[in-house]
Amino acid sequence: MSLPHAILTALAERPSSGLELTRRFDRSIGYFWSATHQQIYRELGKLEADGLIRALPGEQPARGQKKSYEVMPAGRAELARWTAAPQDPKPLRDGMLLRLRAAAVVGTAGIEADLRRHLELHARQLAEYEEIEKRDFPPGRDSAEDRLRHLVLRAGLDLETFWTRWLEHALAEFAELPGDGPA
Amino acid sequence: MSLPHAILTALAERPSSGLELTRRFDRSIGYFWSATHQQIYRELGKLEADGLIRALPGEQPARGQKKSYEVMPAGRAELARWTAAPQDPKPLRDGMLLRLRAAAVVGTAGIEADLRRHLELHARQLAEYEEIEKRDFPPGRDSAEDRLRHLVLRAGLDLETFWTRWLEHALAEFAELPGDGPA
DNA sequence: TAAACCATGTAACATGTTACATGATTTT
DNA sequence: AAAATCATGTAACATGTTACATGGTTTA
Repeated sequence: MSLPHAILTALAERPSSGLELTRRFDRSIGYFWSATHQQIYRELGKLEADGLIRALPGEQPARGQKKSYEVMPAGRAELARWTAAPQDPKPLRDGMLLRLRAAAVVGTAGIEADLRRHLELHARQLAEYEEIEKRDFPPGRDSAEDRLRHLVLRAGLDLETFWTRWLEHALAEFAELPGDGPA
Repeated sequence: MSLPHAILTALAERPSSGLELTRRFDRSIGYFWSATHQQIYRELGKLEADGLIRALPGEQPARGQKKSYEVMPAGRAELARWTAAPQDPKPLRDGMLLRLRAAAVVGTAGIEADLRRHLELHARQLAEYEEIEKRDFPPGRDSAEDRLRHLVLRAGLDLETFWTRWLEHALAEFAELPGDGPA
């Protein structure tokens, strides 16, 4: 529902090839809308067929050659339309919460180690966001674009903060719990 | 990847028919793993074919008749295996964050009203969780199952708290921003 | 010149969404 | 007896995942 718009956004920020987009989806854009290179190539084909993007003129590369795309006016219009249209928030879907609920029925064996591992992963992600904030949003600079992008980063920071705290709380609970049998 | 295990968990808690499961996925279980009735019926068929669940014996209903399922030992074993197995957290994928990033390129027209609407929705969800906490987890009662389920509810509460705060912050930023053009 | 990597893709499958179909039961 | 609701499904499609294929470029 939103992958095409994520790609349109990325290309509107800067024309890119499929691989460059893949790299950007591994960092910045991908922090809140992930996608694999297969998804990206498939979607690029559709967007081009629909006339929303086009290959940069002056390049007609063969297979294995880099091919860059830019957004057409129709693509920009579609992106603006989508951005302004109301959309409901997606209901939460989280594997770890489901596993804890399952653990209440079949026992908690093994899950504590993974809680610890998740805590480590979220703490690392939080540290990465803090680095980005320090680097890209020093105090004082505040254009409208900067503010919007900082707002998005803020959400990432606060979410990772939430997860680290919640996981610490969960591990503290586990420390007080009895063994591994069905709870 | 997890829908079958969500269903196994629900059925392990209490044998149910497809429609009863659908109702439970609209409340409790669905708060962290949503599913439609079409997904549920399709998955029930697979789980039965795989021998992980079975229709309650003593009932052989026709089309349009209620059919209840229970978990078989193999299903319980699979659920325990899945619960204990390490799994990576899914990367975040959030439409509103993507829209804000897009708004930095194509303009913020229309998005503020939807931020307000989302704030309303999240505040309502938060209030619902607070009701559930008051009702189901009064202070003092703390069996192991209770603690695990409370932990899961706590995550829902804290997440909705995060969203309401972040949306309030976002709206405050918008109040200081200039008009609707590309930022 | 072989290995590693860059770059674009195909194919098969799993999962999720939307629209519709059908029979049974309850309510008006 | 018509309408609403309960209950279970089918079909078509959109999206996401995993494994593999292929040609070009750089590096050991």
